[in-house]
Amino acid sequence: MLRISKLTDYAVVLATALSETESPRSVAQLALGTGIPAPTVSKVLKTLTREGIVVSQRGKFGGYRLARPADAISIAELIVAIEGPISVTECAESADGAACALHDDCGVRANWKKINRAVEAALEEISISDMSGPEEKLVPLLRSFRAAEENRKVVNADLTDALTEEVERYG
Amino acid sequence: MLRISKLTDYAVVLATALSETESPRSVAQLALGTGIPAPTVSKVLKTLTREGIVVSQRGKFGGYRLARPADAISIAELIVAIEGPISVTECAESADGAACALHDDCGVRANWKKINRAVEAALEEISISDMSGPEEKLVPLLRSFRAAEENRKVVNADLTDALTEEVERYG
DNA sequence: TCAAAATAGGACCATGCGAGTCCTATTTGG
DNA sequence: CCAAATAGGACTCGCATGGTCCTATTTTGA
Ligand code: SF4
Ligand code: SF4
Repeated sequence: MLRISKLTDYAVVLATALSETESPRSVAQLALGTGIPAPTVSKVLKTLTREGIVVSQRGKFGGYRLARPADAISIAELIVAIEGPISVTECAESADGAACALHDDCGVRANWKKINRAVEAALEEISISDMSGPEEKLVPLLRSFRAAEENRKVVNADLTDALTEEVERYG
Repeated sequence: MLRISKLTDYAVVLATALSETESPRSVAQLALGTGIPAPTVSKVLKTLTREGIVVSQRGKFGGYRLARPADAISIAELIVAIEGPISVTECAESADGAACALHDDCGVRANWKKINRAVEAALEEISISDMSGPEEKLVPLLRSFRAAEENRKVVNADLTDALTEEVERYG
């Protein structure tokens, strides 16, 4: 789990589709191209229009196109547009303690906040243009991933020691 | 959004609480200490027991304690235990295309998979012991975060050069 | 001027899932 | 045998998500 909503997923698919051409495309065209049902396409794009991520053109030969270059639209932005602010935990969303009953006396809150910001930052690095092309475009993400992989080896080494020690202690 | 479930959040709080002592603590004690309602504490810990993350002791003076050192229990593990496999998109969960109707003809699927693995890897780096203490403990995460921050500047300055260089080096 | 093609804005429902409670059985120690 | 604890589920309640559909508005061109 830890999932984005389906509509958000659709938003990414649609934005990626829109990044392929400059000219506006209608809901019908996009529905045909992506396989997403037309009413749903409409719903998503209306929201993205309100959020200033795509621009709409009414009337004949109208449709939707990206408001900015595909490099300047991040995954994080799309998530925020559809689902609201990125917040892995409840307390990460609202600054005040209204969301969670444990807020005032929670020892892990500060660290969750850091995690939240890290996830947010990572998703801000990924643009629509990164999604459209081959996977090699995901450079920033891959770099972080690799760093994490290397670090895991260190942790695993420590883990092995810890386990043997644990086995000795508890049988 | 992009939120973990509340029960998962509780799992982290409880695991962190358990990491403070070696001796088993009862549901009542933990409920008192954390502020989480006792029935909910019980539910979460029963799940964590099934998943082998904590061990239980029945009868008088029984309770729960961590099955492993706090360094060897990751946030990712807790999420998986409560919510199931980490999957930012539907298609990331099940390998086959059963989950999503667009699966077979989806251009962004491969890239989402990479993102999913990166998030997964990052959360595997963070242990319960990282959560309990001061924020300085979140070293791996901060490392990724810093890398992403630095990379953003590079991307903004000259995306093309960074890409070609990166592809040559790792590709 | 009118009709067609498109989006804008909601209203609407249905269903699944998360959160939380509670009951009964089982284990364990005194 | 009793008391204290967990094990395992069943159960309900509420609400967010997904999805559809209807009507108004804008735009273009015949
Ligand atoms: S305050 Fe603590 S328990 Fe509440 S949402 Fe934040 S991290 Fe979770
Ligand atoms: S296949 Fe494409 S549309 Fe379906 S869940 Fe995966 S990324 Fe989203």
